[in-house]
Formats: sequence, structure tokens, C-alpha cells
Amino acid sequence: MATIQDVAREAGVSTATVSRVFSAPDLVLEATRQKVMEAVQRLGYEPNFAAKSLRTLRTEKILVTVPDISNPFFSQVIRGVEEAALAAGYSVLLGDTRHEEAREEQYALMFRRKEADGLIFLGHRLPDVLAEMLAAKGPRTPIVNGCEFRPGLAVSSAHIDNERAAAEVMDHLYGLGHVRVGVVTGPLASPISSDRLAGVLTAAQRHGRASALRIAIGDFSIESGVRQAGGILDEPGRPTAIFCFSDEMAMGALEAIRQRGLDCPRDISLVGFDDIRFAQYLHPQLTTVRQPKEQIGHEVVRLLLDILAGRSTALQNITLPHQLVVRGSTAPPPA
Amino acid sequence: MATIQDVAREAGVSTATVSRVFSAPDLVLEATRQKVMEAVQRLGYEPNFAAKSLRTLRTEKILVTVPDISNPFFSQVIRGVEEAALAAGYSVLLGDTRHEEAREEQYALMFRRKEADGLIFLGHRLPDVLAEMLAAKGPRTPIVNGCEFRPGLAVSSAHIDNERAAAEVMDHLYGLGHVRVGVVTGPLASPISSDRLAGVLTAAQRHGRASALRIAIGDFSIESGVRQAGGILDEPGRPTAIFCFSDEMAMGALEAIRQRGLDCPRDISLVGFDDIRFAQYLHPQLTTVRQPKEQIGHEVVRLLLDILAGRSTALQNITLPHQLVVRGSTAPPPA
DNA sequence: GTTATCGATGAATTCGATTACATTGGAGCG
DNA sequence: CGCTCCAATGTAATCGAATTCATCGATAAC
Repeated sequence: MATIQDVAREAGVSTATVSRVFSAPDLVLEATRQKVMEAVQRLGYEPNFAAKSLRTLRTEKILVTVPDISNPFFSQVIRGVEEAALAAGYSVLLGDTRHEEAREEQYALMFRRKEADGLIFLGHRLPDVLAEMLAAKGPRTPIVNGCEFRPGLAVSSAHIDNERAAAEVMDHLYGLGHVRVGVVTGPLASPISSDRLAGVLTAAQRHGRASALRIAIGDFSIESGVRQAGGILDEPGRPTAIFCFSDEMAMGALEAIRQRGLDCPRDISLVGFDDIRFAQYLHPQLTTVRQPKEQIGHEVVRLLLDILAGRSTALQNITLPHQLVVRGSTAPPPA
Repeated sequence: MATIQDVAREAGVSTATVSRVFSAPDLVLEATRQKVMEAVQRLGYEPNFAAKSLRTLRTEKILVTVPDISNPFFSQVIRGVEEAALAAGYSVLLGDTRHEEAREEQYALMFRRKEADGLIFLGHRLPDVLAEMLAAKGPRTPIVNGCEFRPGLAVSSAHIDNERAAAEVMDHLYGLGHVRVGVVTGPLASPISSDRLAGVLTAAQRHGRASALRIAIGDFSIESGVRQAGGILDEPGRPTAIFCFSDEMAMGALEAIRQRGLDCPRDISLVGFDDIRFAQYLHPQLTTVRQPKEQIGHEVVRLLLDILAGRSTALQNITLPHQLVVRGSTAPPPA
């Protein structure tokens, strides 16, 4: 591969001029620019990335860690991230942490080694390495969280109002006349789950139905939906509605409902969360909470770019709008 | 951030020794190693990636381009890639090309700029930039394809036998007694579609049913499944079975079947392709062809590492085993 | 006792681009 | 005509780590 020296020699100019042709073309005479570009063409020159990065201390990369890339919710968020990053001239380094702490730390080290200019993490755990960096540099550290807002966390973030969304779901169910409602949460360590659970409890109390709640803890997977919803359905005093904290768990719940010879929504109403692409193609179509997935991706990138450009000094925690999408899986309870 | 110079000064040794502590610890006296490691600890030193990369001309990164990251099939393959790459000390640079040629070229340029040691592309188009590189360096160019094998393409690849898999699907349907079969393909520019279509035609001819085929061209999306399967269902001489070249299109077909008041599998049998995680949670559970998605990911990485390590000189096109998974969406045609 | 050998370490070069600073030639001005 | 100023370009330092070659002391061999 040709280097900038080769191009300079070929074009009969200095390396400085060649460099300027790329980074500040208006400082170079048009005729010179032409000469250089011809040499570039002839040699098939591409600037070496490592050299540029070493000199400028920038990588033009954003590291994104995600608990599970095969989850359609996350992959939509990532799409948004990728789109916004590319538009700003950044590319995306992807890290699938598989919900494992060790991998989260591993990627955090990559970031500290300066393999990326910024880090976006979509999980709820802040790796120790990052916590140290944040403690040292404060809110100007280019680290941003998506989806999982927790007030104590010293990072900017973009997310929906999970508590309110969950309360709206419960209002919808109580409004239809349901009394006994089952809830399948995610792991309660994550704010995404605990906030939604708080919303569920608030709404239940407001409607005087707190004692009729059945809570089961899932892990956002389809299988845990089958298992946890199944458990709820098998208890005495079976609920007439189930609210799952993800659409995938709702898919599992639908299976559990069918396995027991029940019908959704006739016998059991079902609500999911996220509104993944598949939600509206289930049978019945799934009532769920739409998260602005790509927009979350755009926003976290914007927050990160603000930090990188030195435009922002204080933390920003952005709440994006969600929407309860009522479809065929919810109906009044059986008489 | 501390540099290697700082560490050397702090430990009272030269930078060469510090470097050796990391890359060839057995050349360094244990006592010296201790001293250096203490200095590293005290300063929180991490080697600068760009500097290392510039010197060694290696990035320890693999660039993976994928037509659509939000497609569960691809995200499973990527999981496999990520896992195998990480195990070998590489990290993954993700490029979502959104089926757009311009983005494919853009990522190809990134690769040429040496932002990654190797490239895995999961689409069917070989960007011009890559074709040039392959022409120049031959089969030792670290470029590998996943899923989309085409004999003329001068790259190694890992994929299933799409033609045979499609033929097996048709055998299954004809075996059940179906005569009129509808097929929803993907874009025929991709070998994945044309190979499968070839398998469909071969099997149909073998069974003497070629003239009873109905072919519609989709684009692998749910929506195109709804549309194309719907079109097939509305024609006179409606088929009793539909074979979609992706599970997502099959989901769409299921919707089209329901919209017409028909029942799957009583009126119409349905087969998908890929066996994405959701296939077995549809209602009815979807008969489909299981692709070894994570294994494809592992294999393409292995192929790439072989090239990078200089272990392989010739092209390798690896065919991995698929499996027809018969579930509830296929049954004999109505009497 | 002299010399070859080896293990441990340091000095200095190198990777390829960016950029602060220096230089050059010509235009503009009094 | 001489001076300033500016546009265009060149020179050379720099980024941080890896690595080649040199050095030094100690041991082994004869």
C-alpha cells in the first residue's frame, strides 16, 4: 500500500501538501490539488488509519455494548446508533456482552485503551473501569447510556419513562375491567424492570388492586415468558390478564396460554413491551408499549457527540416519548 | 493517560523493557517484571492502541458487513462471529449496509484503509474496491463471505446447500400430497434465492409438478411476505401450500392467510426458511429449514483467521449441514 | 587466564500521517 | 523602490509503542 511519502514524491510536492489536500483543500492551489489527486489515483493511496489516529488521538469510532444483539429490540436501537454515527463520520464497534460482567469489563478496557472515542452502553451495569474513568474526568467523559436510566449513575442517557408507561398499561387493563393481573418482570437489578414494576404497583394501588397482583420474575427471554406466565396461570385464582416486560416474554406467555387450552384475548388478555417488529404479526396482534427504538439510538449518539465536541458540560438525561399501542391481545375479562 | 515512557521512568527501566513485559515476558527478569507491573498499576497505564497498531500494522479487528442487522437470522450469525472473534483476540467492527451499495463500498474503503485486519461480508454483492484488492492479492486477501456462495466469486465462504434444502422442502410438501405450491423467493440477484429456486424447480420437475408452481419475488421482509403470499392466494387455482424463502416472509404469509379467512395448516400449509428463534413460537409453529447460524459465524471467522495466519493458500467453500424442521404449519392438503 | 556465549537491558530507529513553524515569491502600498 | 503582508508550500518535530542492534556483566569452555 502506498504511503503519503510515495504520493508526495509522485506528485512532486511535500507530504504536508498531500495531507492538506485531504484535510484542508482550500489551503492548496487548485492546480496542485489536481496533481496530488492524480498521484493518489495512480497509486491507489488511502491514508493509513493507525498513523492518523496516533497523531490526532482520535479513532472516529464509537464502541457500543449491548446485552444481547439477537434481541430485536436492541438491534433496532443499534440501527439507530449506526445510522446517526455514520452520518457524523463515526463508525460503530459492536460488543455483545451476553449479559456477562466479564465481557462488559473487557469492552470497557478496549475503550480505555482508546480503541474508540466514545462508549455507549445499553445494559444497566456500569463496569468498574468506566466508573473509575468517570470519577476521574467527570461528566465530560464520553460515556453514555441508552435505555437504562438510574438517577445515581453519573452518565448522560436517553430512555423512556418506564414507570409511567407501565402504569399506563395497568390503567388500560383495569379500564377493561380486569381485577387479577399477572406481571412477568425482567431481572430487578435493572432499572428498566424496577421502574416498570414501580409503575405497576402505583397503578395497582391507585385502583385498589394491589393485593390481586401476581408478580413473577423473568429474564426477558421467550423461554422465561413460557415458564413464568405458565406458573402464574397454574396458581389458584388465575389472573385474567398478564403484562410481560418484553414482547419476547409475551410471545412465550402466548404459548403458555395456548398450552393450557386457553384463548387470548377471550380468557386471558396479554400485554408486551417494546413493540418489536414482530409484535403486530403475532396472533392475536400484541398490545404493547412502543419504544422509539431508533430514536433512542439517535439520541445517545447525539449526547455522545456533544461531549466529544465539548459542547456539553453537564449530564443530560433525556426522556423520549413512548406510546401504548392497543391491539387484539387485550379485551375485557370473561364474564 | 500514562504512556510507556512514563512507566519506564517510574520503574527506572527503558521503554523497551516495558514493552517486553507485555509482549515477551520471559525475556525479562522476574524482579524487573515486578517493578514494571507496579509502575503500570500506579499509573494506570494501558498501551495506546493506535501506536501499537501503527508499528505492527495490525488492528486485531474484523469488519463484518451485514445487509440488515435487525434481521434475527443475521444477528444470530453475527453472534457466532463475535464469539469466535473474541476467542481469538479479535473484536468486531459492525457495518449495517441496509442493502445499499453505497454503504457497502463505504465499508470496503474502511477495510482498505486498514481499519480492520479482515473483512466478512454477509451480503451477496462484492464491492468494487474489494474486487480490486482480490484481483491484486488473490486468495490470500483476508476477505470471506458468509451465507451467499457463488462459484465465480473469488472468496472463501461458509454456507449451507441452499439448493438441496429447498428441494427437501418441496419433497416434504409433495410427500404430503400437495400439488399446487406457491413460492415466495427473495431478490433473485442473490445466490441464496437463485440456488433455492433452482432446488424448487428441480424437485417440482422430478415430481412432475413444475407447471403447478406459482412463483412470486419478495425481499425477505415480513411486509413482502404479506404482499406476495397474498397475491398468490388471490389468483385462480390457489395453491394448497406456500414456501417462503425466509421465516419473516412466512410470518407475513401467515398474516395473509388469516386475512383471507383461511387456516394454516388446514387450508394452506406453510414453510419458512432459517429457523429464527421466533419460528417455533408462532401459531401454528412454523415448519422451516434450520440453518446453523452461529456455526456459520464460527466458520467464517475460522476461514478468515486461517488466511490471516498464512495457514491457507487456496479458496475454501464450506458447506454446513442444514435440517428440515417439520412443525405444525404443514399438513396434507384439504380433501 | 583469555575468549566465546548468553541473558538481560538500553539506545535509537521505525511505522505513516498531522501540524507548528519556517520559507518563498509576489501583490499591494506609500 | 523598498517594505509589509499573505498565500502557497516545505521542513521537521511529533504522536506512542515495537523492535533491531548494541552493550554489559557474568558464566562457561578451553
